[in-house]
Amino acid sequence: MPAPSEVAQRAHRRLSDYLSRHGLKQTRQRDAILESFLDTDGHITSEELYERVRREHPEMGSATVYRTLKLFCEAGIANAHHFRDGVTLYEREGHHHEHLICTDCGAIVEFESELVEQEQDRVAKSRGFDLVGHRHILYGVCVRSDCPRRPEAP
Amino acid sequence: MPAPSEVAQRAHRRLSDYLSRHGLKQTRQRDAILESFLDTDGHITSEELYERVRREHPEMGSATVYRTLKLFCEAGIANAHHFRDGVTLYEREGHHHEHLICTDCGAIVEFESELVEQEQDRVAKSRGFDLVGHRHILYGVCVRSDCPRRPEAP
DNA sequence: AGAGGTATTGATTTTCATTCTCATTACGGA
DNA sequence: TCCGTAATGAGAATGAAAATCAATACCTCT
Ligand SMILES: [Mn+2]
Ligand SMILES: [Mn+2]
Ligand SMILES: [Zn+2]
Ligand SMILES: [Zn+2]
Repeated sequence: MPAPSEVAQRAHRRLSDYLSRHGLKQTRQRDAILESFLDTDGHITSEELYERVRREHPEMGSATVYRTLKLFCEAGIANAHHFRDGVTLYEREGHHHEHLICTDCGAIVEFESELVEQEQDRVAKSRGFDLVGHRHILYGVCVRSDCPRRPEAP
Repeated sequence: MPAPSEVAQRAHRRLSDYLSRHGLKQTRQRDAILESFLDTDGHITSEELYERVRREHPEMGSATVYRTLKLFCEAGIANAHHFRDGVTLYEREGHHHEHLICTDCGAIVEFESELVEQEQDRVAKSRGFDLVGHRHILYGVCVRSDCPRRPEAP
């Protein structure tokens, strides 16, 4: 049995806090979903997570997973992304980063740029905006040997 | 009658070129849709454009507008964006720019940053990617007097 | 101009992720 | 343990976009 990482414990705490602070209830489903979610690396769809949770909890409903993932975002445990249109990908909230995606094989690489962050602030301010967030996605073709490598604009 | 701007003429030429170069046909619908599209400023959905085209061409089908807008993107006449999830917004292909969006009133401001462009190249290269495109969206709250002004993370 | 081989169109259906409904159940404070 | 909500799960509803398909419009070649 894997030792419960501190980061996982923190997530559990955040959820509890958020729930009590909002008069919401702690349920077996929310626990189960959080468990599976924390056990996941990278980016995952609600449907994919639903399949995973389902293995341990066959009576789980997909609507509950959709609802809960949204809740996780509000609680600061998860983050939602829309890399391809039509699907929402979730990932664990952690250090801030942007994404670099291969348009051929779908590989996702994460990156950070303090320089860009500062520039964003400057731009927003110059336009009279209070910056509250941003999304920065780079599309390219990676060097993986198994990447189809057929450049195509996003 | 407004004089056909050079930029509009260029769009028509691009479409013709693309069509003939791909063995596709010039149709009254494509002309009509292009006409309305060029007559539009800013960002518009397929459905919205459909409504506009429809005023002059009541027999136009919405599926045709969807198909044609996609065609315009391939022909380099239009660009697609996904600011809010679930809808595709199109705008005329022109000078390259990014977007700054008010999370309250939906106002869209365009900006450019040579500094960010360069940084993107650097980042992609360092990760072994051939950069083929990017999307950079800033979310904030604008200073418009009629802006609800209720900050909320995207 | 006319014919024939495609590409295109419009109406309609389908898809598919996500949300909504609602009857039933589970929490959790008193 | 009781009670008032919040939560759940099954299924229906949404809505943008894509897919179907029979009817039509283009275009090229004679
Ligand atoms: Mn990530
Ligand atoms: Mn724009
Ligand atoms: Zn790749
Ligand atoms: Zn605003």
